[in-house]
Amino acid sequence: MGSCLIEKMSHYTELTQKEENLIARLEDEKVHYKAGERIRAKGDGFEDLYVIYEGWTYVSSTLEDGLRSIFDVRLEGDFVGISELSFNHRLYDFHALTDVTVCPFPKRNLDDMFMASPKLRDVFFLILSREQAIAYERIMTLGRRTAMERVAHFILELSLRHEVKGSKPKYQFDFPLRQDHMADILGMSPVHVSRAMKKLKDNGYIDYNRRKMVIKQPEKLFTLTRWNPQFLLAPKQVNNYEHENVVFQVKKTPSKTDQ
Amino acid sequence: MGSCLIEKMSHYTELTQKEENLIARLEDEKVHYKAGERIRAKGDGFEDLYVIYEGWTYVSSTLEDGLRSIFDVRLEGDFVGISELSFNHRLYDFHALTDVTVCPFPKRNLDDMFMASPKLRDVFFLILSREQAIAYERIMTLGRRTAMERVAHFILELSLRHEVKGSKPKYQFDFPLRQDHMADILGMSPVHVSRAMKKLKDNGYIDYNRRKMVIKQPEKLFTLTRWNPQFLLAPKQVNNYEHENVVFQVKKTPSKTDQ
DNA sequence: CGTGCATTTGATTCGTGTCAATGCCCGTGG
DNA sequence: CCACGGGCATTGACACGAATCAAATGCACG
Repeated sequence: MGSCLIEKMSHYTELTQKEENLIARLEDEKVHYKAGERIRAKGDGFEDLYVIYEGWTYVSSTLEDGLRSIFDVRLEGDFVGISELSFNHRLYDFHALTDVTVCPFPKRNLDDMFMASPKLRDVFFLILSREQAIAYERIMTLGRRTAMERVAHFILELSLRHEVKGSKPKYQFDFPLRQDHMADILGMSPVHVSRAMKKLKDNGYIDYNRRKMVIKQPEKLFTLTRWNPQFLLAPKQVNNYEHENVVFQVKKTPSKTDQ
Repeated sequence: MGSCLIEKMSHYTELTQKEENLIARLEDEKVHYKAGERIRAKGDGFEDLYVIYEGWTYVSSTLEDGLRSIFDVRLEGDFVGISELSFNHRLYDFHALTDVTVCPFPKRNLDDMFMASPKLRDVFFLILSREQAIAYERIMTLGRRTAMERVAHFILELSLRHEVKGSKPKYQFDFPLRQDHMADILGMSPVHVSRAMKKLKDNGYIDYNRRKMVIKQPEKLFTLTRWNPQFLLAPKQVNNYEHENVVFQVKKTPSKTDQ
């Protein structure tokens, strides 16, 4: 009844009644946090996983002298904590970027679910793999792209990730990130983020105002980033299960016709 | 009988006879590659996973204009391809850095193994989680550390990862990486790698010669990188299974006494 | 209509990249 | 056994991108 988890899991694969029952046993619940709140801290005991129901969150860590790195933003339908499952303590900080609704669920029942449904187990595996693909893309960005390219690439990544349930990338979306967040994501200073964004605006690639992002020339942005996502956009499978997936995008309820 | 996989899996957890039988059914075999050879390419069909039996390898990708990023080195006992399991095609290039012996095994029998042994399933999950932890550390490095800190941090990471079966980090080890590899790992130019290494040598932190690395002052290196790995060194568990683990280090056959 | 936070802009500094020359190690063949 | 050649590594001179600092502007919100 209004299970957040069932709703969000169904973005990754079509669920049978039996699978819905299994997920229901995970016992998730909706919880709200205000923008800026820390939801969990590095070092905390690890009991709960999270799905994002609504809003923006991010996973980060800081060096001893306070320098922060944001490893990933997590949007509606994304999970937090899967990669920490094997450890007793949290490895990263977890923050609310906007006002959010998240759904914690205890890890203790996961094993039963995995045993009962290899398909759901594979979905968790897929989600983790996708997180890693995103991390490796970021490593490429940080290691080998210039400031403008970084910003451009990141905006494109978001546009692809943003529309969880839809079919096409969304070239127009809310963009609540402040420039100091962008800086910590892209490994640059806030003022340089400002300059890079200005350049993208001046060139007519994007439009950004009052937390609304519009990508006016996606193709040009792609060229700029020297990024060829073609193979990421091809339909994939979760092992042997019919499943529409891409790394940055997750399609809802794939139909048999679009393979 | 000489199964590479059983040997390497036993670095992650103690194996029962039953588990060894399950792993044996994966049907791995040893294959050799020469230094510099490409073992698999991005875009290839995905059939086989790999364990490294001996030697150094790396996982990488290149931008369209040829700029390369090395996402991770994979050493003896490390796996390659787990994070690509859910996809039909390989996401990254996979190269031999030195002469290597690797053990490919087909993915097709994995599902049976996971069903028969949740523990082995969890081990695969753990390995993937560990890969991600390493990736996130790299993001921190690339985003927020200076050149010297990057090099220092990477050398320390290797010293921790290197001794798979042993107990203590190894402050003296083979270091077959050329400086252009280091550059592509750490997001800098080869000549700047040279400068940074020289500084570390001049300061007496390390000794590096003829592909041998000696860390003379580990504590000072740690301070330099502003990196506090304390919690990484604490014993962990794979879910409910007794298991000695750390992110960068994997202990062989943990005894009941050292918890 | 002010107050405070975020963004923008400009001036300057600093770290790292680039290019080119030199040096070193090591394998090869005379 | 030594001379040659080819990779790498090192070094220096210089250029350039991005960080920093500080000031000014813009914007949201009470």
